[in-house]
Amino acid sequence: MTELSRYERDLKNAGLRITQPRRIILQILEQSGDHPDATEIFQRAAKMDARISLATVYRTMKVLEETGAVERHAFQGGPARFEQADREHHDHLIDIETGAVVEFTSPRIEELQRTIAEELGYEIVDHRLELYGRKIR
Amino acid sequence: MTELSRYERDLKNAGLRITQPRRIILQILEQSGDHPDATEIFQRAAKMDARISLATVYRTMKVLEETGAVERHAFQGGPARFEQADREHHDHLIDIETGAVVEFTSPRIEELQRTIAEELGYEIVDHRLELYGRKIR
DNA sequence: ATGCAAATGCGAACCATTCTCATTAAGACT
DNA sequence: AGTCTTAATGAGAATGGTTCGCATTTGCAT
Repeated sequence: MTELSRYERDLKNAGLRITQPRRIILQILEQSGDHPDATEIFQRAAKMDARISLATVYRTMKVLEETGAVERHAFQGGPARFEQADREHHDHLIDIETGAVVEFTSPRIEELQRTIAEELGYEIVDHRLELYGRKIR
Repeated sequence: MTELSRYERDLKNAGLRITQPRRIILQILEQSGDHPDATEIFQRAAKMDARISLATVYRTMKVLEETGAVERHAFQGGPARFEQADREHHDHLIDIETGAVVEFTSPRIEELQRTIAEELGYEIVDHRLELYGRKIR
């Protein structure tokens, strides 16, 4: 009777169980417009079900990363931050003063990356492009 | 009588002492063609002077980063890795199978980054471009 | 309804890094 | 060369993020 979200379907297809913690964490990710870290997800989850543990948040993030539902970003210094992965690819500009994350895309840069890797004899499996900047006022 | 290396001069100019541990670590960095992490530097240093501690390696790396002598890279997952900073700017392609680091530069990409940041109202303070790839055989 | 493997919660363990603090040693000034 | 001041060091404890181990719970196929 419950209609499954896209993510729940992915879990099912991967032969994984749709558990209460996963359901809640998934729901949080869907609602989050930001890039929360594990602790933040844990806190938000606790509001919906106090018995979820931080370890489960970490485990779930790993699982969701594997099913392709979320992307993990390890920005300078701090803890890993997560976001849904269903949207199209983009890179990040991190405001070094506020920590705010601005997303952007550049097909030209993507293109150049591929060319460069190829020249070096590599195929790109993943990449990270992060700009750390200060707002010009 | 002892001629100072470029780095030793930088330390002196910053009002810092040229200590035995620093001298040794600096020497190791000069000889290293790779991108060692703190533990690796510590091990190499131990061969020259067994009483150097890991804490000192970390402290020294921080100091050298501040004087601009080294660059710190936090590649996916693992510990921070270091390299001398006197050479011209370059980005990294990390071989996901071996961990090997290939360096490259792309003025076109640098250029595009600046343009993008500007369009978003930011000036770039720092940036990271890392390609993770697999060798094409 | 039942059984079993997968997932969870909890705390312990882990790893990279930083900190504390008593001790050592640069190097400035005799 | 000797002394003094204070930065730097060594050793280990502490910290922060993340993972693990294991007993218990819970999805879900039967």
